Order: sequence, then structure tokens, then C-alpha cells
Amino acid sequence: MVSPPSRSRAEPATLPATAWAVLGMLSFEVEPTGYEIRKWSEHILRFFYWSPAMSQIYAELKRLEKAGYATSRPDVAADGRPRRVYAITSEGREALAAWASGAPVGPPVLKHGPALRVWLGHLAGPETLRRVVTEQRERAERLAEEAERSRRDAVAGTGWAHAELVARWAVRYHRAERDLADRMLADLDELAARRPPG
Amino acid sequence: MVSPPSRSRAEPATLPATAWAVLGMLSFEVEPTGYEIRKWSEHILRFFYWSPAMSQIYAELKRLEKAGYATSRPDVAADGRPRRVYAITSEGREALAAWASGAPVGPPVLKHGPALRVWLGHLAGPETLRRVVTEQRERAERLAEEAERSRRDAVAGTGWAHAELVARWAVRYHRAERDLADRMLADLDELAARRPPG
DNA sequence: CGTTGCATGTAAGGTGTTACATGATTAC
DNA sequence: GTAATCATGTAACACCTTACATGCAACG
Repeated sequence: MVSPPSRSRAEPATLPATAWAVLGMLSFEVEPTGYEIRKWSEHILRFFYWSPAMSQIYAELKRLEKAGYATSRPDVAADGRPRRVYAITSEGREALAAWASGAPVGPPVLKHGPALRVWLGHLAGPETLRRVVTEQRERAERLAEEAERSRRDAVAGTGWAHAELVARWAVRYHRAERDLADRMLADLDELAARRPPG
Repeated sequence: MVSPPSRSRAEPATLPATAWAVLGMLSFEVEPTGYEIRKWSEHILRFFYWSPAMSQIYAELKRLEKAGYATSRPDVAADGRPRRVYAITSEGREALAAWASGAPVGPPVLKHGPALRVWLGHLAGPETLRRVVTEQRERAERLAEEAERSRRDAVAGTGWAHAELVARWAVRYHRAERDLADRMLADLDELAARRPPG
């Protein structure tokens, strides 16, 4: 006779990483609205983990409330407009801590559109490829700069040491992406030289 | 009176990138089974664009056939077992070429689980973080080696110049990920030294 | 005779997006 | 006035995964 599976404190509900990310935002000492969570994720999360859609945020908040990991209360903004603010519960904090230190970490998910295009390069003329990779180079450069700005904001806050660490990682990541694009451009040029047009 | 939207040669059906990736596999001079497509995507696609599930492959093949971009015919394997092989049609080749040279390329999608964990580092003891990042370091190293093997296979084939280019990119990408993990480990150590335990 | 590989699918469900709907306040 | 920002949701749909179902061939 095996004891039936029960969800005790040691076994938090299995939620998608997005839910934990949202709950994680509540674990910083603030009481944000769904809208503010979105803005925040645009500000930092997108550099290493994508930014969920507004509707997704609200859906996750609803799920977290249902699980007892978050609570919400009506509030009024500075200008008097009504809004709803969210907070993490102690159960939520416990579950999040258990997840953060216990759950297996899957491999990073990468879907690199520009690389896919180059892979199908035999169908798309060298100019197109150069354009695609150059665009990617510029995007990566832009992201690196934006991540650097985000990092500087993190330095300002106290208790944001890990946020700053990740921001630093993100800056390096997007610089690496830029460099990779540069090397790809060089390789493309070399290929074009080996196989002259016509 | 506006003329009704019609799908002519200039406007290929909008398909998800996955469909184009599968169709792209058919654009190399082979006539694979769904099963072989899957193996191939495990062999190379996963290093820069994830590998779809078997059922997803079959679903995409069905969709491509319906769109007239692929055909299939029953075949027999070397051992006599029945199977179904797929080929690209001329419409498919045209649509694929139009997509490859015309469709806008979105930003790479990245969901970096290890980075997410570090971001929530205030909830998870330094040993956990070290473990997570070390695992990531090793995974990246392994992927770089596997990508390098895949690259060598691409060199062997003729007409695979772009596949080799992307494989080279993938090797560099995963080496960069490994280096990023190393630098993250150094940063974590520095943080732990600044804030000693207790 | 059991496991692995080849081979093809269906069904159910979860994750996530876009489009839609609504309405207040602030800045131009 | 009208555009942008703040703010909250619903509905429909697309994408993709896991689990399930089936069966033959080759290898040990």
C-alpha cells in the first residue's frame, strides 16, 4: 500500500515557468498591477526570457490567485483611478522558493529565425541573406544597449543584486549575438567570393 | 470596389515557420519519410531552432500537402516495410523561395530557464545557483561539440554550403553560451564573497 | 523472446497570441 | 478634440506537447 499522492508543502503545484516568473515579480517588495507587471517584464524579462502578452499576465495572475499563491485587492492610483494590485502570499513565497531551489532546469529554448533563413540560403540570393543577418546584427546591438540601461537601473536598487547579475549576463549575451552576426556576414562574403555570381 | 484578395504566385500562404522549416528539409535533394525528417531535425535544426515533436512533423506534412506544396507517395524501405515518402512540389519550391527571400524575419525567441533562476536568486541559496549555472555550462559545452560533429557532416555533402555556415554559427553560439556561464559563475562567486554567508 | 529502431498516426490538453471590447485620465 | 497611457478583461484561435495506439523488422 503506497500512500496516495498529496500536495503538501514540500510539493508545490506544477506551474509553467511563466507563472513562476510572474510570481517572482511579486516576490520583490512591490505591489504591482497587472499592467505594471507587463511593463516590468518588458523592461528586463524580455532580455533573457520573453515578455508575455497582457492577456497572458492576467491569466497567470488568476491562476496564481486560485492556487493561493497570490492575492489581489482593489486600489486607487495617484490620480484616483481604480485599479487592482497583486501581492504574493506566504504560501506563494514558500512554493516559489521550493521551485527556485528544487525544480529541474530545462535547456534554454531558442528559435533563431535569422539562422533558419541562412540555413535555407540556397533559396534566397546572397543579398537577402546579407540583409537578414545585418538586421539581426543591428537588433542585437540595440538589445545590448537596452539591456545595459536596464542593468544600470538594477544597480540603483537595493536587494537587486541578482537582477543586476542577469542584466549583465544579458548585455554580454546580446553583444555575443552581435559578434556572431558579424562573423556570419564574413562567412557569407567568403562563400560569395568562392562562388561568384552567374 | 476593391478587387477581392486572391492568393497568387506572389502571395504564398502564411504558414508558421515550422512548416517552412519542414518544407525546407524537402528542398534538399532527398525524398524522406516523416520519421527521417524528425531525425534530421534532431541532427541539425535543434542547434538553432528546436526540434518539433513527431506528431507535429506529421501535422505539418499534412498541412503542406493540403496547400499543394508537398506530395507524398507510398514507398518500400530496403527491408521491404511500407512507408510514405514526401517531396516538394514546384509550387512548394516557389512559395518557399518567396518566403525565404521576402517574409519578414522576427527576432530570435529565447527562453533562458537558467537565467530566470538566477534572476530569482534571492530565493535560492548560492549553492543552488552554482549548480544550475554549472549544469548550463556543461550542457552548452556538449551542444557545441555535437554541433561541431553536425558541421563536419555538412562539409561532406555538396550543396550544403549554407547548412555548414549555420552549423559553424551554432558551434560558436554554444561556445559563447558556455563562456557566458563561466562568467556568470565568476560573478556569482564575487557576489558571495561580497555578501558572506550568515 | 524482449528491446530497440522504424514508421504512422489520433486525441486531449496546455500554452500563448491576436483581436476585440471598454473606459478613465493626461498631454498636446 | 484626439492621441497616448493606464487599466482590465474575454473570445477565438494557433501552436505544440504528451500520451496513447499500432505494428513490423532486426538484433541479442
